[in-house]
Amino acid sequence: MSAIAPDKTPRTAAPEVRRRQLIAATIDAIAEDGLSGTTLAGVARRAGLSTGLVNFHFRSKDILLAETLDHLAQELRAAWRDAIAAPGLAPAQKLTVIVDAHFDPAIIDRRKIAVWFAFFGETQARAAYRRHTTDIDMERLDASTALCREIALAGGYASADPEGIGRALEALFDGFWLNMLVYPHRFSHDDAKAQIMAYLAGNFPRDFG
Amino acid sequence: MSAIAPDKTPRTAAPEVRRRQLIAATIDAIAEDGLSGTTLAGVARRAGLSTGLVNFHFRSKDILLAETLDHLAQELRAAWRDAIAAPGLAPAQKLTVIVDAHFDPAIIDRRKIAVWFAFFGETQARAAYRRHTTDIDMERLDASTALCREIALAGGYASADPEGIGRALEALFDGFWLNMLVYPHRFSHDDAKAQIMAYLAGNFPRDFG
Amino acid sequence: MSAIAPDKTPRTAAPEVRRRQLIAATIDAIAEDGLSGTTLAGVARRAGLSTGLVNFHFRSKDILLAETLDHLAQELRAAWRDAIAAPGLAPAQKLTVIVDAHFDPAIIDRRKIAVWFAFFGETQARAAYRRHTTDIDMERLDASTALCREIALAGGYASADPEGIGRALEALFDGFWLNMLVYPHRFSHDDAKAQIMAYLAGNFPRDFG
Amino acid sequence: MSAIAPDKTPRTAAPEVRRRQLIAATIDAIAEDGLSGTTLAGVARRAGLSTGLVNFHFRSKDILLAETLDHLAQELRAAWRDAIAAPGLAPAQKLTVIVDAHFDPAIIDRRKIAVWFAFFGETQARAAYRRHTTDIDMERLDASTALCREIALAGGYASADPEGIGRALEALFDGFWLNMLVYPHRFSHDDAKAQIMAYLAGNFPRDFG
DNA sequence: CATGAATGAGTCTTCATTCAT
DNA sequence: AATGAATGAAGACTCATTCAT
Repeated sequence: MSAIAPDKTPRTAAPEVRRRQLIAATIDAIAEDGLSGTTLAGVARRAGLSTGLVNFHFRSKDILLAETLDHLAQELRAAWRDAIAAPGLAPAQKLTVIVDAHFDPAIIDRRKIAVWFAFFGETQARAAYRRHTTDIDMERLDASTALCREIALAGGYASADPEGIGRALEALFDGFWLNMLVYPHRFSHDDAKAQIMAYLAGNFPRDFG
Repeated sequence: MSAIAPDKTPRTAAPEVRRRQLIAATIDAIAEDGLSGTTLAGVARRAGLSTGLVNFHFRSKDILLAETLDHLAQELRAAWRDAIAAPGLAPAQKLTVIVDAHFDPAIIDRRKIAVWFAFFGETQARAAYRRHTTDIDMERLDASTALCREIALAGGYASADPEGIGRALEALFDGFWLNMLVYPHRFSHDDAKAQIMAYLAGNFPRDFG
Repeated sequence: MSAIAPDKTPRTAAPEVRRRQLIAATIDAIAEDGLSGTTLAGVARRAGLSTGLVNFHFRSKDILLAETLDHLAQELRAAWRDAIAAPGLAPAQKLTVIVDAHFDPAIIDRRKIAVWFAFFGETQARAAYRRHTTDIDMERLDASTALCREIALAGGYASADPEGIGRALEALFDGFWLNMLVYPHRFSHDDAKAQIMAYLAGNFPRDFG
Repeated sequence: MSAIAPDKTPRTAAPEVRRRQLIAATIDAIAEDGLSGTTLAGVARRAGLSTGLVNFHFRSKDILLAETLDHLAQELRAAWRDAIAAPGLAPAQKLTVIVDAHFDPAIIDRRKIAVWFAFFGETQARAAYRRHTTDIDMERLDASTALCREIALAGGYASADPEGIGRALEALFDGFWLNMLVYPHRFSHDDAKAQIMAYLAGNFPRDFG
């Protein structure tokens, strides 16, 4: 549990501060107790606040959860989009920084992966959760696929299948995340990155040494 | 001897029949309502039985859920183990039938994938769930890795990394499952299989034509 | 408070029995605590049952309240309709038994009047309550008016205003109820009846001696 | 909803101004949301003020409600007492202006009637509410009765029952109010007045032409 | 074996009231 | 005087579990 220091904070704070604090506490709660084990009381306790305050800042538990998911989605999206926006990157380098972003311990740790899969697990039942991730997932799939297409064209990989490679990358991202979550002793950030880069090297040997 | 005419569905049934019936209903319930939305009343309704009966055949909800997960795990395990047990299969062929088993619509459909991920989502919080999958996952990881090692040795792929390939296969299995679940229009059983086979062909070109 | 004996009742009872029991307890609760002071816990306590059972037999508090109001409305409606259905009654006699029914202590006591006015007080805010009374009130208004018209015609009261008299009767019913509720020492069942009969005698002297 | 303009009012105001403003907002709130649906937040919103301010000017919600009821009671009392205080009125004329006051749209509208009945509905449960109305109701009942007595004596109506007529008048006031509230399309201010005057004419034909 | 009414603990939510600013 | 964030108690509702029939 990563504590959210309630110490020096004044009794009352700006709503935006409280909202961030409560979302952070929600991530902790889901990671530790699971989605079905997460209660507003647990969130409030972790944030060092009263239960009533959660409903004051988020109108309902559902909204709190949706905004928590949204927060994670936006954070991840910003990470890889910022990375590929750096000037002077070749397509293969852009693909590389996308991979890096998804396995950078500073951006994504087991706690957050746990939250992602908590939501994935309920995704079918609660359409509301899908809204927050579909666009972002599709954006990344399309971006990866486009980069593969560029690389294939520029590098003369006549038989390459950029669409298939794009989909396989998505699967590798999610699949390594899951295995890092469930079997952390066998699956590490670095190994995941290495295997994905090896996969890309297999497809585009002249671009991924 | 009682001469009471039996309905076609007898009011009482063998315990084992009821257990299977209730596990099937539980899978439906989880797939439709999510794990947190699954209630014993919902399971009973889907099974066409009374609520009290669930607790009669399974001592608690937790036990019902654990046995449901166990059922899925055993079913999947049996599928690929039976497949590779066929006589006269070369290592590459064994790896191929493992892949086939994981993307055979008769064995694994979206409903079951939904259940798998429902449990994955709670995996951190409920150690009980892990017990039922860890052994089975590790068994498959070890089997795949061993097969890769065999292929690498026999085929003279000096630079191959069987352990890494084994882990990547796990990730591809889980990752394609998740994407087939969430984005069924973009990810299909057949494409998943094709991409994984392409990945293997990239690593072992002389064994996976 | 009229106790609902929980004594000899078996642990489990037919739903219809429990529903009646809970509606009776609800009437007591509203009469004693007011509508806003009525809680499911209070109803359950008065019925000698657990709180969960209320939601088991009535899906929500709103439904319980609506069915309670409906019960009172149907009871009152049945009382006066049964009374005027007796064979061989002249119109003036029918009007008389309608008045009697509304001030018969066996049918309407202060406890029930309290419940009526509890609902009237919320009538504007909760349209749901109106549905349960409008038809019944209008039916009575129309019946009274029709009887006045008959009497006026048959008795040759040329200047009588049956519609106005009908509305005044409605007002007298409700107004005496309210005053019997709030000022029981000044307003009694019998006096209310007497004043209403005097009002009718003033309008139709030859029919109401 | 009758808006309480928060526009040009300065940020701070005399306590008495705020109190009147909050009572007006309370009347709106009760009329629209019912007594149980009335919250301090709703009152504050309607007054265009902050929630904390309500508790600042009225020490508790109960006090606010009691003072709101008191305000209505005093207003109505003042209306009819001022009316009969006009010089040179005969008893029958005084009774007439009392009736007029109770059905003058400028004094009593559906919004206020809704509030009256909201309180009546809770009257049994909350003795506090009774205090504010009992004296006023009894004062009016006694005044009406005394006037009837005067008329009966002066007019030689030997068989008249002033006490009964007084009680019937109370019932007609309250009963017509209720029906005007619930069935505004069938019951109007003017008709109510007309029927009550007809009732008085029936009892005192020589005084109420 | 089977039923379904009954229980009661747990949770979300609302809201009067407080209080630092 | 005024604000609005914060608190915490209270209540509706859900649901796993029990149990008499």
